Amino acid sequence: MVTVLHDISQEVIVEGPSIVIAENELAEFKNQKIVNAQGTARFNWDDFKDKKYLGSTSWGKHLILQFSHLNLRIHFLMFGSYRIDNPRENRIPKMQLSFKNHEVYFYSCAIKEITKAEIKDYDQTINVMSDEWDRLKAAATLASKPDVMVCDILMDQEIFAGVGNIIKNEILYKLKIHPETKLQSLSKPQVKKLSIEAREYSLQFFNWKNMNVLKKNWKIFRKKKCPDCGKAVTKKSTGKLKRISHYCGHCQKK
DNA sequence: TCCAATGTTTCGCC
DNA sequence: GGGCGAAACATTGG
Repeated sequence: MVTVLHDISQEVIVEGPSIVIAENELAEFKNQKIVNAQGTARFNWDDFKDKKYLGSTSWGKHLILQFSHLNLRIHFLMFGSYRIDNPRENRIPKMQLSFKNHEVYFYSCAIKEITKAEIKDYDQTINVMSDEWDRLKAAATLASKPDVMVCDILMDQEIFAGVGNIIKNEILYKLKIHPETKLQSLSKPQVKKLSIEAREYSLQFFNWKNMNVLKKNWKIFRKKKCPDCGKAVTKKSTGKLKRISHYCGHCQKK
């Protein structure tokens, strides 16, 4: 009997927690043989035939697939998605992996071959989804960047790998910090909270997504009104990165 | 119909 | 070389 797996890709997929979910879903196929591989990404798909899928790891927004003959790094960028046994209509996948009883499809993502050394070089202490996450190291890095705005620092993948724009906005709202606040203006407890929430909120995001209740738990991202004071939410391009911040100008102070 | 946006890389210019 | 902006990629909802 063919098992129909929970198709998690219906919702937001690109931030770190979703990558871990993808990693978990793909664990199902660990050590299985690739019956066939194809796609629009430029690889020699014939080489995949009869090779083994050895398993996955992840780092931030990177999903790493290991095969017996090579390793692939998948980045879903803004609009990437994947499906298991349920292909999107009228879409040609960047990569399709056929196992004995299942098909896995990857859409609109960047796929790159990486070496074993590169996999080993991923620094998991800066990955908010990793058990090796080092919040003290993050806090120390924050202390060394007084002129950087919090909206930019949270998106920095060299400090908070896996945090994306949704998580950024939700954390800043939760901590009642204005996105354009410079780090030097934050109190020590605020810096500490920021480094704690980067992981804690990401884990919460992971759990909500796993339970299919993610979007309804967003409090500020794409919201019209502040849940606390009822005032209109501000939507503004912020920081050097010029990414949109959603925030309450009344509740979140610089 | 148009446009912004969950992200990153690459290229050209100063 | 650094910093910056634009472009490219590609999908979807408002």
